[in-house]
Amino acid sequence: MYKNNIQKKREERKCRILGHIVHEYVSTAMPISSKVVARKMRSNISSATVRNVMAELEEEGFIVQPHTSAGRIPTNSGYRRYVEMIKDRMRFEKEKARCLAAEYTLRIRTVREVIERTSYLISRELHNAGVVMWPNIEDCYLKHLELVKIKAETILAVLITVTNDVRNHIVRLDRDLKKTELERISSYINANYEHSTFSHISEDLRQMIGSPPGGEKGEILDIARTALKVVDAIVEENIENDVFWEGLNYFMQRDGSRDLDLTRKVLQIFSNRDNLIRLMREELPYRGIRFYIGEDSRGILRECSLITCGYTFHGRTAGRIGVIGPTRMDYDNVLGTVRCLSGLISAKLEEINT
Amino acid sequence: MYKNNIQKKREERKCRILGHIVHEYVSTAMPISSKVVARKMRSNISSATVRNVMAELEEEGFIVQPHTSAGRIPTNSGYRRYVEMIKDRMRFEKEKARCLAAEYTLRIRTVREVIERTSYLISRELHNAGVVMWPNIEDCYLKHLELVKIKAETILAVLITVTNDVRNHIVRLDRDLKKTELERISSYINANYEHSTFSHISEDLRQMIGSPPGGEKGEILDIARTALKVVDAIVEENIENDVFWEGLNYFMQRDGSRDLDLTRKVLQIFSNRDNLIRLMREELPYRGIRFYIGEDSRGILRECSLITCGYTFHGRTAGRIGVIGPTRMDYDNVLGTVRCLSGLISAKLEEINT
DNA sequence: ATTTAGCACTCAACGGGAAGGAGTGCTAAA
DNA sequence: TTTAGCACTCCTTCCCGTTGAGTGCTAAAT
Repeated sequence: MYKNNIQKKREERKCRILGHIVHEYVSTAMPISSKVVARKMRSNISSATVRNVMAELEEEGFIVQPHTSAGRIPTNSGYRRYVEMIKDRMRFEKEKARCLAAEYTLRIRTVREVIERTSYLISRELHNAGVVMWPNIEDCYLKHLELVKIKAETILAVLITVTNDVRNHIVRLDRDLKKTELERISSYINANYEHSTFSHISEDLRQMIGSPPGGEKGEILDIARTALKVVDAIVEENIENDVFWEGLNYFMQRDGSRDLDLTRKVLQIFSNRDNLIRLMREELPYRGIRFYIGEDSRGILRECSLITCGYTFHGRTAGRIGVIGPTRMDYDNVLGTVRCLSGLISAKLEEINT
Repeated sequence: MYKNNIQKKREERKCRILGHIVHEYVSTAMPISSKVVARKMRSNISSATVRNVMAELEEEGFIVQPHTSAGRIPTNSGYRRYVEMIKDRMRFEKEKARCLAAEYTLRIRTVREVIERTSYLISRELHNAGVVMWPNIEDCYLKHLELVKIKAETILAVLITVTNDVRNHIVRLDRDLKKTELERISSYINANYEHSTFSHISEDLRQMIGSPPGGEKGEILDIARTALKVVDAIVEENIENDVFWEGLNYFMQRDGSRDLDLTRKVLQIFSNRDNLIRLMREELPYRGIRFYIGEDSRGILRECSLITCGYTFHGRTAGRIGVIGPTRMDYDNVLGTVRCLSGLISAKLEEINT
């Protein structure tokens, strides 16, 4: 028991040392020496001791030295370990949070504006590229739906939400609908479901078809059945490629960014955005913070990091916001900011939808 | 007269020398020596003579040497002079043109797809950032118009074109319209002007109001009058911010791009796109090639070049395509490619609109 | 009046030491 | 288990001489 306690203390110190290395390296971009770490530790500890611990950390793969007789820099798994450490016991300055909140007060009415603003704030605050997913289509409050026939079995659904956002989807159906049928469906939905969410519409239609109220005519049931198909198809095909991003210039402006190779890599990520979107969509169910540092299962993010956080709408996770940048980034600030903005975007979405 | 002729020949030779310097510098990125130029000139000419001419060119501000005892590199005005020279006597390889044309054959149905493809091709072919403006709204063939009230005096116009593109504009009017009025206007337009362009609708409405046919009721005239206001407002507010671009990664991948500062500058341009859009819009009336090299009236493009070329729809200049990159770019290829693509995009737009 | 060969001059680029110094690993003592 | 001391490594910096490409100028050639 006593021995266990000592072990624990040692482990704790090791983490603190790793933390200092990460922290220091993030701000200086130079290998960190044992002396510097020793000075940073509040407990009086000699550099020699730190060196011993560092040797362990190196063996465990959390840090490396670029060459003999140089200080240490964190490896990717070192970063990961660090983020795992700080993820939960994280505090974000009240003052900063207030400032961010103030950015959402003025002149933001549409979802698009919320997204643009958030993306801008991410990049401005973190000097990296910001990414924001559109909210799930199911949660949109419908104001008006227009169905336009494109060709056999394919229609274009244009939906206007109560926040005056316009979203359009191409929808493939399993059978052909005439123009008049489309009109009937859209006016049925518009008449009965203004200010409803898609998930509610779908549910309601399904229920109605299942147990039709007494007086309902067969014709209406027929419309409802087709309408349900269309609505479901719209939700189904919501592989919304509209991920909004901004901040490549901020990414460049960061002081230390004289690394061309790195820049190239980030741009590469941006250019095949489809992969990135897929990655983020897969994480959609998780509400909290998720991160990839230096690598991911598919190798999209080699040498870069992606930190995302879900945001909610009506209590459900509706989308994600995130930041992309080099592995060497200020994770404390990133986590705090992303989490804070996630809360703000959620709140703002509720607000404009009332 | 004879003397004049000799003068002319000298001038011509000077231009050829400038041309070789530009050409060579573009491909090697190193200062060009008199010896290299002398070798490139088909007439047997000594490097000493070239040196003399170079001294003149330097005095005229077309070339500079980075330091004494280095070769010469073109200045911005040197580039401009060069482009001015080659702009008109330009030939583009037939084979290349055919390859580009082939890129437009498959699976391109909507205007959006045309734009995306063009932008992609610009960046792929020229290894620089491609920019494509949306066609003027006046020239769109309307398939369906939907008007949604946002707030007093403000409506959202969602228009679906025959190419199944969806475009939406927020339109401010000088008076408030009720929801029923909006419906009446949109159904009037939809009923009478399917497959018409906006400019035609506007013109037709104007004419009808001016000299109403005998049997027309006052109510219809009233609708027409309001409809005209709406249509004009839609066209008016067509400060279409949707400029499509692509190819930042291509921009990076270019072999010689180890210049971080330059990259930063191009990204900066991209990030305040509004200015760039304004610049391009002002040039809209010009059908042919326009170029800014190294600087422009507003200082948006410092150290970068923008070469644009108008494309047409129904004989009118409808938009512009362009390429952005460092001043040191292969202008021969740029001019040829941009002009070629301008023709192709014009043709494709006609094609998909029939 | 041009053009050209020849020559002296300039200056970036390259490379090889030498000096300096930061940082480590190891060892032996606390 | 921690720490002081020390030898060792090797990156960084600076200096300096060499090299060579390229120029400008001058005088001869066309």
